[in-house]
Amino acid sequence: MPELPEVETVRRDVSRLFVGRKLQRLVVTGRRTVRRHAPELFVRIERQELTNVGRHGKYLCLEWSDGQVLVAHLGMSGQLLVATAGDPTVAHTHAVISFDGGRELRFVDPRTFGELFLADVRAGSRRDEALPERLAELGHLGPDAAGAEPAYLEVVLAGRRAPLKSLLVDQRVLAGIGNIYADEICSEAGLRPDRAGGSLGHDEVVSLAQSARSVLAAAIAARGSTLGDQQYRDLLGNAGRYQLQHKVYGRLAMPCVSCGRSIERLRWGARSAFWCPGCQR
DNA sequence: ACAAATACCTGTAAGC
DNA sequence: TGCTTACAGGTATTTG
Repeated sequence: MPELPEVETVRRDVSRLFVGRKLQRLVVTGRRTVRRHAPELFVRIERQELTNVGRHGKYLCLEWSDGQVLVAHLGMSGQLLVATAGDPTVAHTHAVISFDGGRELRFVDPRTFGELFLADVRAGSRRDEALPERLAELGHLGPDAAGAEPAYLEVVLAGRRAPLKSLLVDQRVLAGIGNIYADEICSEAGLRPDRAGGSLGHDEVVSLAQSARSVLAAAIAARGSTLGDQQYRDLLGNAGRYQLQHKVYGRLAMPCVSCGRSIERLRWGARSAFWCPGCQR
């Protein structure tokens, strides 16, 4: 499942391989992948040059020479893959972005939770402004989780009764954290995932912010997590390596690498979390 | 304002 | 073996 570190890995590769290239054509074959507007709208970015690739949370933002922004969200099973024109098309390919020079970016997504859309760039906005301020569709997102600040978290967690993990995966609180990294961040911070958000003391909030930053930075350095289902692959089809450093996620009944106790799974409502009863309180 | 539940979707795995 | 069911979960929307 692509979360912030996986999307950041994709961002860096798209930037490296395609910035400076002109988009020739964007062909949509999956209706659900483009559901916010008519697929024909993409003619607006034909012949535009890719000038920058941004990211906020799990949203990837391809910025073009005339100021338009193409937004991609990979959902649960979405992949962006590099191909050469004429390569065989894999199943569940819903869109193909062709660039000059013959290379393509293909949007492949079996579960179709991902999407692609041309953003509504706010009138008068400048390119040096943050993406949520520039793009109406991203305005609801909280700060990017890779730069989590203790002072901000202290304010947004105050008085909240919801479990800490539920708040961490809430994109309005922090943008970019999903199921895997929420568990790993709680583990790193030594906090039970079912603690009420508002029950954290000052030092615990500081630890949480620091853990968010360090876990996400380490995961980016390892090019993300590729689980057994192989759903996340980078642009060239390579797996990430951060799953080798997971301390709790997916490790049910396995010994904690710190204290040796068995990793457990907590459930509330439709959510669950892996955690270590010896290290987290 | 907040919290919880639900719909969306399909490949995989478990159970009978 | 073949069928049914449960599960995975990010986001938008609805309900309480």
